[in-house]
Amino acid sequence: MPELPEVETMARELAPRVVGRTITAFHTDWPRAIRHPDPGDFAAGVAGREVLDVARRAKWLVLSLTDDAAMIIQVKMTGQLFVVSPETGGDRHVHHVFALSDGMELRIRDTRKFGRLGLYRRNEAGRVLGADEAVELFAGHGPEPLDPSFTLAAFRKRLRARRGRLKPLLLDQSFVAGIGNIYADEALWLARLHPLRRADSLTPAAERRLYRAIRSVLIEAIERRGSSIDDYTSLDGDGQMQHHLRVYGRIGRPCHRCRRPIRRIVLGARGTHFCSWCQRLPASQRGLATATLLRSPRTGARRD
DNA sequence: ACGCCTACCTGCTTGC
DNA sequence: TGCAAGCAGGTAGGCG
Repeated sequence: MPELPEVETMARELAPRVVGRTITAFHTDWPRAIRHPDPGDFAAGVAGREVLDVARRAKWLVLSLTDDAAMIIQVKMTGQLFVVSPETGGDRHVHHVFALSDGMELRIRDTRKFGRLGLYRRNEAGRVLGADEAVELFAGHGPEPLDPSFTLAAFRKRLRARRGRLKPLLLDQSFVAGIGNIYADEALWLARLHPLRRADSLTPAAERRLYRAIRSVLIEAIERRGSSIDDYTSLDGDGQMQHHLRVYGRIGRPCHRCRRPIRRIVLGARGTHFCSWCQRLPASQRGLATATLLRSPRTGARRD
């Protein structure tokens, strides 16, 4: 499940393999993944361009190419990157292949085909312009939680402007960019805050705990090269953060603080893991929690 | 602003 | 055993 730490790891490990190389050809067997422009223009647009830089914005990879071009790779749920020689065996889940001038191939493997590719332009400031070039591609994203400009004061201001619950809020990319289901749960546990807690109900001390928790869990996960759960792996192999998670995937196992079992609820169609002892809801908000959790599960056929 | 829904996908797990 | 529903979740878009 690539989130900020996983995509950051991919960017760091991809860079030394592709920067300075020119893309000589592109082939895909899943053109629906190409969001902009159309697949033929994408292939023609990347061919002949050199990779100048690899960066990350939110959970997106940004490859700066010559001629002010910017290629975007969204790995989403199951995207994996490999840089290998053309003789290396692949499988049916490799959908996109870039041939590189050093004879290697950048391959994108994506079991569930949720990943997206796009080719855009960069302006003078290095910002990526959207499809119509009137708005930046990342205009709708919130701040980068590890950027120096993301201060406690700035976080407080954003938090107090919201009335929703903490878990869905942390997953909202326009609130803070890059947090996904795993690190939202981990940050809330670290901050000792219930996932259903209202964002504007935090004490100043709790706001500071959450701010620090978000940053520390993301930093730790980057140091461990991400959580290799299900499909995620990076170019240098699996990350190690999955062995250090405090709540995610630990249903029924003891809380690292109080030894009581970790619980799982479903919130906004997302599995939510927490310690109901360490992460208590104020009495005034418990009615809200009950109403939410008792709401009937969704029905309706998922297949047609 | 907010919550909720659906769609996109495939492979693994679960239940009958 | 075999089949199929259920589930996993990042993101976009729609609705009320």
